[in-house]
Amino acid sequence: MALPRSELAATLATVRFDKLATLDAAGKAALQQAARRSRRIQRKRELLTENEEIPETLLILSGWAMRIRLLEDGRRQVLGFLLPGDLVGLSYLESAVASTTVVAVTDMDICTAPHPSISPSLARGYETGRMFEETYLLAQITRLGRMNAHERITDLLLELLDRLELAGLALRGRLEIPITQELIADALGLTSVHVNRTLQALRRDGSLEGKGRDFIVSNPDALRQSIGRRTVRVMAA
Amino acid sequence: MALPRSELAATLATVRFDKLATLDAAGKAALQQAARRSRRIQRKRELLTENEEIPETLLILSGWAMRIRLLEDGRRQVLGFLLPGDLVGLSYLESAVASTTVVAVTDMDICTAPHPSISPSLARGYETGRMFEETYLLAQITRLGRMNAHERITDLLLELLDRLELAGLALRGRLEIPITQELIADALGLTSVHVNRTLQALRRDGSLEGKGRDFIVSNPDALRQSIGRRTVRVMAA
DNA sequence: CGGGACTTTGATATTTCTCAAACAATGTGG
DNA sequence: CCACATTGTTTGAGAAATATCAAAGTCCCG
Repeated sequence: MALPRSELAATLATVRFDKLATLDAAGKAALQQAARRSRRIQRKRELLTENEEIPETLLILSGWAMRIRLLEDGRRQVLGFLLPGDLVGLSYLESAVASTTVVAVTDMDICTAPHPSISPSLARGYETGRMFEETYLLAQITRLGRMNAHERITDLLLELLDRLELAGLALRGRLEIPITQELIADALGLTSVHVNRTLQALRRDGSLEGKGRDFIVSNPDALRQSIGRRTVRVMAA
Repeated sequence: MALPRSELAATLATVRFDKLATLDAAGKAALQQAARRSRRIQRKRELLTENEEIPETLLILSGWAMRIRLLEDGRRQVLGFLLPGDLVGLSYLESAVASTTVVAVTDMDICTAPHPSISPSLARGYETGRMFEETYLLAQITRLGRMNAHERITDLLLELLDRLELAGLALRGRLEIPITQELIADALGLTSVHVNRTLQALRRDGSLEGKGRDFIVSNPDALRQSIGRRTVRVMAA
């Protein structure tokens, strides 16, 4: 007897925030409450548009989104991915403007994020979430700046694995990644052709299993080791 | 008759924050006050160490710093540069841990940043500063991911020009950049050899003048145009 | 004046891109 | 349930961008 989808999604988001800041009862209640008013978003819809007002902070209950930036000639950079439990458009300034466009990669469920003033633990969770976001941006810079194609792909997969596990969405190295090789290319500053060949090589040498968009990292620790990726600590303290 | 150096530095930092959030009297006073207790930092010293506690938020009064990350095999990524008026180690969590190491690129003057609770305008200025920081990280990702060497260098120079102008430190396209070509390379994911050759090409075709670490961008707007760089708005509203 | 830190140059190697086409999977309307 | 269209993946061959290595040149400091 399955839970209704929105309940399930709410639980997942709560799980993640609880890890970020150990929620008190008020915080948990607020999240559950917010999730009850969830909306469905179609794939490819924009959640936020660069340079336009941010109407409200959103919480992702299910599905993936990405932050993107377009160059004038059409080149596209995927700045980062947003997963269930992530916040979209968090700002503490009234009348803030979106620094990037955010697009739904898959169909999604989202809701308005409860206001941080509701509970100090929630506020701490948001603040921790922000720090994670910064961490992901810094990791992305390092990938793009100083890693080769092989390392970039491996490192990104490991980050996604870590993040999905944190949200309770990946088990034992198995992750379903709902994005095309072209998107991976746009995230990693490569061509989709090169991503394709590199993925093949990774599968050939046993670093990866699975096919299509189904990835199995059978030995995450070994893989981390092989590219010298540090383990990311979940909690600050 | 020159101002004492610390007064001058304090004024510059104040100018920048005033642009970010129109400081009230209390905010200005707090900044001037803080700057009076400035410390001198030697080039190459660490202001912050990755994974270690952040003891306090610092305000840069003069000199440049950089955020760096090292890979296990010694490759180095410069994540971004920190200029006068920038904050180092701002966090709203008690007991936060530094997400990156920050190293002084030149000798610097720094002081403890006044606490945001002193003035709402100061708090807004910090928050705006944070958004700028995010903007710079996103720009860095785009440079590394989807621009070629020529564009990366041009775009970085233009960003630094904008930022120095915002702090009142660059005039009419002339900027003195106290960093080696090797650092530029580590920031832009290139080899210093390639940076050298690309800079030569930029000077040859007239995009840049000046020599050594002295850069003159005689026509910033044309250069911006040529690589399709958007003008960065200073204020949100 | 000597030494260290940067910059510049040349020759060659490697990675990644480009273009073009074939192939596979997936979804949609009839 | 088919047929077609669309979207994504795979392959091959050749080209371009950037890295590597090694040495020479320049500049600045003490």
